[in-house]
Amino acid sequence: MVRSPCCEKEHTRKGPWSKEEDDRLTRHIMFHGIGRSWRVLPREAGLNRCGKSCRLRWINYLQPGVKRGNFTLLENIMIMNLHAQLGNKWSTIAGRLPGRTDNEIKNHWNTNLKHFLLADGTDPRTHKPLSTAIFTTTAPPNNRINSSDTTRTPPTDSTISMSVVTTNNSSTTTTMTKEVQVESYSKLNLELSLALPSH
DNA sequence: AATCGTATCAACCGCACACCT
DNA sequence: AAGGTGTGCGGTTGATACGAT
Repeated sequence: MVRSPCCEKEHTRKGPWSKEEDDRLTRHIMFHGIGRSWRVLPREAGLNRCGKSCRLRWINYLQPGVKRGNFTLLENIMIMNLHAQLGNKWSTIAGRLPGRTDNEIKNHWNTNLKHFLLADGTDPRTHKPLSTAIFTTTAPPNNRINSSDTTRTPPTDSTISMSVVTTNNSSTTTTMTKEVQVESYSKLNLELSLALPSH
C-alpha cells in the first residue's frame, strides 16, 4: 500500500513561521475552529503550509495558555519524576504539566535535565546509576539547571540541595540528592515527594 | 573584531495507531 | 475484514544565539 504524502511538498512553505502566518493561522482557528481536518485547514486559512506544520505551530506556540520561558524548579522535579516512571512519553508528561508542550519538555530534557542526571552519575534513560567511566567523561552544560521562580528572593548564583523521591508502581522508593547551582534561590534544602496517580 | 565551538530550540520527518469507509 | 486517511508522537536536524579564544 502506498500512502499519499500529507501535502504537496513542492508547493508548501517550510522553515520558520512569519508573524503574518501566525496571525493568519490564529485568526482562522479562533474564528472557525480546527474544522474538518488539519489537512484542509491551511488551504481554508490561505496558508501555504502543510497541515502537520500548522498543527505543530498551533499546539506548541499559538494556542492560548502555552507557557513560554524557563522551567520552574518544581516543573524540573516533576519532569524528572515522570520521566523515571514513563520514559520518553513526552506527550503524557506534558499532560501533567499545564501549559507545557511535549516538544518543549523534550527539548528541555535533552538540553538540560539529561545532562543533570549524567552529572549525577545516573543513566537518563533508566534512572539507574551509571558506571564511573561514563560519569567522569560527561559534564552538564555550564553546570546549571534553569529556574525562574520570581516569587522568591532576588536572583543570585547559589546552591541548593535537591532531593527527588521517586515511588514507582511496585512501591519501591528511590531518592536522588544533588547539590545544584540554581540562579534564583538562596541556599535551601528542598525535599519533594511526588507520586503519580495510580491507574 | 573575527572566528570557532557549543547550546538551544523551532520545525521537520517518518512511523504507528486509530478511525472511517 | 481490509484498505485508505488523518492525527499524534518521538527522534532528529538545522538555524541561530551566545560565549570563549
